Amino acid sequence: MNRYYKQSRGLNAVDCIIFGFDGENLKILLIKRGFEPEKGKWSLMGGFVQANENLDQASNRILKQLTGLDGMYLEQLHTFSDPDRDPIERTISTAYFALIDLNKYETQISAEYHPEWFALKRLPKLIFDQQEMVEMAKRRLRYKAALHPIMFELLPPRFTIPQLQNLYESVYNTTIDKRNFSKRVLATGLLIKQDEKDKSGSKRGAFYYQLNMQNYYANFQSFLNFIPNPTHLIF
Amino acid sequence: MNRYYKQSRGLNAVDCIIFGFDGENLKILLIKRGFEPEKGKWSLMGGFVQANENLDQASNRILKQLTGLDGMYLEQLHTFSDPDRDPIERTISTAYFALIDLNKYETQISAEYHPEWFALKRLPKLIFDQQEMVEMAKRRLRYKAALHPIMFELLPPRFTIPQLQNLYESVYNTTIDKRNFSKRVLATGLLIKQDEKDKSGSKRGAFYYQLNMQNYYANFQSFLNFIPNPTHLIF
DNA sequence: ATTTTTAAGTGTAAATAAAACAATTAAAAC
DNA sequence: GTTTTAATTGTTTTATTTACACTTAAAAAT
Repeated sequence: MNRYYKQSRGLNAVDCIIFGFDGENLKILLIKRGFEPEKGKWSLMGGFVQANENLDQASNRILKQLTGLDGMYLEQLHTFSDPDRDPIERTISTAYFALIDLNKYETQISAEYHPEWFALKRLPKLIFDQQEMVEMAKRRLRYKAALHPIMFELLPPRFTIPQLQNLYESVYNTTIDKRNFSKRVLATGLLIKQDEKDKSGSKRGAFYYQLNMQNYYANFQSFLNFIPNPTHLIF
Repeated sequence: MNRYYKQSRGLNAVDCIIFGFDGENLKILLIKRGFEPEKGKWSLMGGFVQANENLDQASNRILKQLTGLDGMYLEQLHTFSDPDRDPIERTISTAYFALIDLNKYETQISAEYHPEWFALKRLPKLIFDQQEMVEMAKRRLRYKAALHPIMFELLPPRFTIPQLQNLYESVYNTTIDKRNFSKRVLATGLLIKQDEKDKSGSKRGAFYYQLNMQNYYANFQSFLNFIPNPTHLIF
C-alpha cells in the first residue's frame, strides 16, 4: 500500500500572527498579499506547508522570510479548517503566534511584502478567516502572559521596569500600581539589575534590567501572577 | 483560477484522546486499529477529515461513531505534522481531547472497534506519534483543570464532594485536605446540594450535588483555584 | 438493642499573599 | 540654584490560603 484509498486531499498552510510592542501600543505585522485571490489586500504572513517540512518548520521558514529573524518565540495556536475558508480550494491553515522584539526587526529585509505594523486597536480588514485568527491570538496572549513570563519576548534584551509595566498595562488595557508591580516582578528572581540607566524616557533615567536566563527557563512553566485580580479578568 | 499551482497536497486527520474517570483512576479510551498499517494495534480513535467538514465536525462525527455520544466536552489540542508520522503517506493530524462521563458510555455501540479503557498509568504502546499526543493531552488537562471547572465533565450529573475530590486527587496525583477542598468548591457557587445521598461509597452516605449550569457557563472563563499551591505545580 | 466501624461533614486560628496608599530622590532643564 | 519630571522605595490593611481534629450519620456486627 502506498496511499490511503478514496480519501480527499488538500493543502495545508500556516498563518502567523506576529506581535510587537513599540513602547506605546501592542502591534501586529501585516503584509500585502502577493497573489490571487485577494491580491494586494492586508493579510497575515503565511504560506503553504512543503512536502518535507512540519508546521513548526514551515512557520519558522515563513517568519525568517519576512523578518530575517530566527529563534523567536513561536507557538502553535489553532488549526482553522472550514471547508470554504479559502475560495480557491480546500486549505487547512494552522495559525501560529509569534512574539518579537520590534527593534530587531528591519523593514528592508522584506520589501517585497510591503509589511506594516498595525496597532491592535486599528487593524485593517483582513482576508478569509484571519480576523478570527487574530482575535484568538489576542486572547491567547493575554491568557498566557497572565500566567507565564512571555512578555519579555516583546522587549529588547535590556529593558526598564517602567517599560515592562507599560507593556503589561497596554496588553491588559489596565493600570497597575507601580509599587506593587515592581515588588512582584522583582520577587520572581527573573530580573538582573544593570549598572546603566535608560535616559530616554525621563530626566532621572530608569535602571536597565536583563533577564536571568537560567531562572527564566527553569521557571517558565510555573505560574506567575503579574496582573492584579486575575480572578476577575475574563479572557 | 481553480487550484493553487505547484503545491503539495496531503491528507488531514483527527485523533481523539478520550478521558474518563471510573472513581479510581483517570482513563483513556483506545481502540484496535481496523486497517493497515498497524492493523490490530492499540490506537486512539481517529479518522480522515472529509471534504465537506471541518475539524470540529470530523472529531464530533468520530466520537459519535465510537461512543454514541453527542455534545461532550471537546477541545482542539494540537496539530501534529511531521512529514513521516504516517508511513503510508503524508497525513497531518489534529488531536482533540474529549472529556466524557464514563457511565454514559456503552461498549456495545462500537463493538467493531473493540474499544477498551486504559488507566493512564498503564497505557499500552500506541502507534505513530500517538504517545506524544496523549502526553500533551494529559498536560493540557492538568493545566486547564487547575484554572477552569472542566473536571465536572468527567462526572455524572449528580456527584458527591468526595467523588469530586477523588477526581482532582487522581488527576494531580496529590492529596488535598477535605475541609479546605469542600470549602473551596462550595465557595464557587457552582454546586447545588441535593436532598438525596449516594450510599454506595460509605455507610453514612454522601450528599449528591448538581452543577448550577447558569453559574457554570457564566464563570467558565474565570480562573479557579482548586489545587493547593498551583504556584509550585509544574505542568 | 447495643456497640462497633467507617467515611462524611464541619470551624477556627495562623500564616501568607495581595492590595491600598504617598513621600523622597536623581537628574535634566531652566 | 530652582523647577520639573518620572523613578524609586516601604508600611499598613485586607483577603486568601493553609493547617489542623472532632463529631455525626448510618450500616454492620455483636
